[in-house]
Amino acid sequence: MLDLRRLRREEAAVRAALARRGDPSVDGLLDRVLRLDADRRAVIQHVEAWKAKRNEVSRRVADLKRAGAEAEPLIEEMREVSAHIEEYDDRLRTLEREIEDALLLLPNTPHPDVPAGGAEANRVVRTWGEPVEAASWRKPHWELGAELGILDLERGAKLSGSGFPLFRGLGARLQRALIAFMLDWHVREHAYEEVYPPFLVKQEMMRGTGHLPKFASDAYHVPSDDLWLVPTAEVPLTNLHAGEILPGETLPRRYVAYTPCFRREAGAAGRETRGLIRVHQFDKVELVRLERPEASDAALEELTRHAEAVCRALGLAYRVVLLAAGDLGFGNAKTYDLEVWAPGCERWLEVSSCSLYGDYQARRAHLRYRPAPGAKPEHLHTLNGSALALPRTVGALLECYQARDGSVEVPPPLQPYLQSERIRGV
RNA sequence: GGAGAGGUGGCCGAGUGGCCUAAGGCGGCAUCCUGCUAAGGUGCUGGGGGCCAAAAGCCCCUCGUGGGUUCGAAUCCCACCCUCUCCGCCA
Repeated sequence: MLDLRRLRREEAAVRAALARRGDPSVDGLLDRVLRLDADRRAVIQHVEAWKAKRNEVSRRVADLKRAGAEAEPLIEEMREVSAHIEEYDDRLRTLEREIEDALLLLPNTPHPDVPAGGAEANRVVRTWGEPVEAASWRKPHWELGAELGILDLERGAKLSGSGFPLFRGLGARLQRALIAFMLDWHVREHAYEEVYPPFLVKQEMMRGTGHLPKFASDAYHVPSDDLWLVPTAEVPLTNLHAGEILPGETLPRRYVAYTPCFRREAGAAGRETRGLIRVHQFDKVELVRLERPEASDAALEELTRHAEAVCRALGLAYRVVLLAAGDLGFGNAKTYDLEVWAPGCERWLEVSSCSLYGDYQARRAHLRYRPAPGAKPEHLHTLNGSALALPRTVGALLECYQARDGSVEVPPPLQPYLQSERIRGV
């Protein structure tokens, strides 16, 4: 959520920053917010003047009653005062709700580092590893997985519809192995605290991270209890300290969690979504950091390196892409995508998205810290990144490590978890 | 799911319509006393918002949340949330 006060004082700068996203609806929303805010402040002046009067007269009534004196004329006067308060309070409530509603629909301002333009302006900032050469004998992971008997998309679809993959045998075990490996890695190598959060969360939490209200149709909702299935562990992790004021000396906070992720992906079915590339349910290990504002730029670089480290450990060639303003997610100030090369389907697959939110989520979720003992609380900065999302990682692993005989070699770090060095057909 | 008890400031805890502008205590900060320490004295104490360029200052809101009654609500009424105890159900 944008800072209303900053918007008021630096309107031109905010407008210019948001314009880089190329979303034409933004200016109208800004106009509306500013107009409502002016109204709101005028109404506050009125209602508070009346409330001050009510407080003062109430005190006099109390004094008179205590002294056993007649207070009826004052009480009569107060009826009118109360009527004014009620009227202005109603208007204030309405205005505040309208401002909040509009503010929640405004995206974050892009970081100055972010290139102008749309997806075509995304910039590859570095690469690692030699992409495995495509060859005619290499199969895409959906064929390979089916032949090895470890991926059964048909039966997944029978149970739940398309986009609900089902893994069997070593395929199932591979999910568990990757989750355990990644969690252990980040805890041991990068000092993140492991968290196992709830998988259903309140609407308020979805709003805090920016998934609601605008993207309600992307998420699964359980109406009987008004809970939402997490689309990413970012939601519970970022909201872990919602409403709290953290002592500055306890920052940064680094959290890592595995959760399944549930996404409706409405309207996404099609060519680009075969196999494990875009599914409704998948597993992911997610990193979340709460940082002091002055440390957050560096934290994004570090967080991205932490996600990259997993690709390296698994021996997957990847590239790091800095997203342009027009391709940025709604709440993101700056994002690096990690894409691994999949030689079977001959594509770069996005396995991680590492983002800096600045104070955008912190304002929505009321995440604050105290810079020094006794100092005023301030909003902190939030970051998150996948490290990694499993399905595309699995796709790339299968495609990269497949042999001509149709078996798949297991990368060394996963062997102890998988209790196997090779996956063979049955 | 049923019955009961409860939710007050950083913490404990008093408070059944107006001297609550929330007692008292603990903790914390400042300061004084003090050879040092301990003990003690005095003062201060959270969050949000408005006026203001800002500060100072003044004002408003905040006793689980949201409504309501009333001239006036921590206090009365309604709904909801959470915690605890017992019962039921259950992996």
